[in-house]
Amino acid sequence: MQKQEVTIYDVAREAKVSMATVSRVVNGNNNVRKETRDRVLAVIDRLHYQPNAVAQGLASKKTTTVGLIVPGFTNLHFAELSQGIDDIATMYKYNILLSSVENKLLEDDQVIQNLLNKQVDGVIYMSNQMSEKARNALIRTNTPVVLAGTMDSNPDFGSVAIDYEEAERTALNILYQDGKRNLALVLNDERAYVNDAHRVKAYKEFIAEHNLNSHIYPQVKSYEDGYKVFEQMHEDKIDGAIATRDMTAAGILNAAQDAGVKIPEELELISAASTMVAEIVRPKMTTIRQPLYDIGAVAMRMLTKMMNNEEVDDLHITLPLEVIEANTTLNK
Amino acid sequence: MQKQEVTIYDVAREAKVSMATVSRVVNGNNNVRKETRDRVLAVIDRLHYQPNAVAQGLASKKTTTVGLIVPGFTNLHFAELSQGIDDIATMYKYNILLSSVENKLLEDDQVIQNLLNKQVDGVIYMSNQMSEKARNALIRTNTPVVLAGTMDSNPDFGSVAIDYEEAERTALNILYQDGKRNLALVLNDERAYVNDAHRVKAYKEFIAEHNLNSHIYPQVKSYEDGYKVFEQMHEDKIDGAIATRDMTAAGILNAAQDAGVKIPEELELISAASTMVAEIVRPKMTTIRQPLYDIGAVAMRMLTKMMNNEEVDDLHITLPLEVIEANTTLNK
DNA sequence: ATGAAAGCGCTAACAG
DNA sequence: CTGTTAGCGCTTTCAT
Repeated sequence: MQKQEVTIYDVAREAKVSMATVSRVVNGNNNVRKETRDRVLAVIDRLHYQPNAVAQGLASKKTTTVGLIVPGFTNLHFAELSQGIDDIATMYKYNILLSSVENKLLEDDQVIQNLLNKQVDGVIYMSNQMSEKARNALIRTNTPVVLAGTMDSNPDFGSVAIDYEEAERTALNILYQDGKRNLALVLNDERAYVNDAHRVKAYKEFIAEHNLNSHIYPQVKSYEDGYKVFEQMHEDKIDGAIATRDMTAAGILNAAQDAGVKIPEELELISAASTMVAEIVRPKMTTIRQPLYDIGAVAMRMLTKMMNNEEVDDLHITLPLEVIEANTTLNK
Repeated sequence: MQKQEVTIYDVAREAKVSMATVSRVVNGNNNVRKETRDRVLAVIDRLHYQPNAVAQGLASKKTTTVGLIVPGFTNLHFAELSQGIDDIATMYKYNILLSSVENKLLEDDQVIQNLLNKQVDGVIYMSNQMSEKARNALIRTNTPVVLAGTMDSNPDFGSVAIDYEEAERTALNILYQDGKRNLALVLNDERAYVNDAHRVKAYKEFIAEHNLNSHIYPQVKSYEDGYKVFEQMHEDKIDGAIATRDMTAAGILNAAQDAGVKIPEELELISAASTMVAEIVRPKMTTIRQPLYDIGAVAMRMLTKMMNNEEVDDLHITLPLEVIEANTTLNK
């Protein structure tokens, strides 16, 4: 950090007013005569004065900064979400302080405490399950929080997501109606990702209801994992599968084709989180699409309201999902 | 931002020392008797004291925050770079203030000015060409800057990248040695991306040297653009192409296959920026790989040195590139 | 409409 | 080794 060339004090002196007046001008306070305002503005312009946001933050107890907690960057899923968040944040002049919590030595409560120390005005959390400790720190400091991409009914936090149980049922129904009876659910990490837990719940209900055998493949996290898990799925005679991530679905798809399995005749595949990857693979992947950009944008918008102490009509928003039937299902 | 429950002052009173002493133990200053330190630490623990980073920033003129400027989030290319940056930043206890400059109403100088107002200790810039105005603001405030993924010899800024001209020549040589003579260069945006300009330079030199015809396809920015541009390439009888982005390369690849063109026999394809996408498509894409994670990590490491006023041996680092020959080239 | 003055919570000489 | 004393640059009552 460099020494600041020109401060509010310099402007005040040059414009022959008090620093309080300069502050008013800078903050758009109306209690300034137009004449005075213009004079101050001219000096600000001439001196290239720029307010020091850190000093503003200390004095006003507002930093116009929000903390964004993501599980990692390499996941396109979260890239789209971030885009929605960033666009709205920019619109409302908030900055984003970014933290990731994957493969890290840091626990989520350390990450959150750090954000809190930096005095963020609010937090968007789009990672996996939050620890009690982290949750308490957030509540104790009374910091507004919105969970993005997570179903949650906690009254302390806002949330924006789709209905993951409905997403699962929708996908299962497609497979079932195409005559598939050996249905698999390929998961990332059930314990870490709450959404996966919802999916499991809907899956188990469906399986029970239709008297089918349960085939859950956990801990399938990457393209390679997906590629590898296919072998087991093949042994298990799976004829319809739902994967919670595009990358793993792509891995299964390619492995199946390399093994000479006909898609979708012998194996139908549905990806539950859709990114560009679903469109690039051949055949194109059928997906239950979550509106990722919208989830991010709506979450950020909700957060701005909370930070501004505005009324939030609905703390828990469920966005509609979209079914995109492509060529890894029969499309009957 | 909530009112701070407990301040350094409270700790001082409870521990019966001055706030200066508390400050010392918080900052790990050795000039504190072990006994005193332990007593203060105990109080800090009991009161759950957490230092206010904003106040620290104002007083010390250091925010332990760096600005990261990216061109957008949906590009996997930059996601990997960010990962490298974030890992090192976390290691050195810096936070990342994120700004994107794509499709935005904001110019880069506004984005940078905003970051400067927030008193960031340094900036990592991994976007397209920087405006004069932005550059001057950075230099005037004496803020350390590292350009990530951009070849640059500006003595004011550090830079970490691969040699994009060499990358281009390497790719061209592969195609040429496979007997291809109608070589295309598919670009994102030559004017915006400096790297593309380097590629064009190397391409034109190669074309001239070998007496070939030049085929440059500019403004191909997305998967769809790539898919569409293939038609023109087909008319132009292109038999070897280099695309600067995986997504566009994937578009061309799929379009070609949909049109019944044999890959790689009738058309060889090389992607110049490699992400997971290159591995997912079939056939697998031959790529000239940039070590994205490393570029980010090395850039951030360099920045920490600059912020710490340490000697930086080499302000402009060129990382080695890697050729991954897969199945969109003949592999002779 | 404007100014004076008191902080915001912390760091950093300087003294001792 | 520890305390005292100024600020850092700005916002915000409270007067006027």
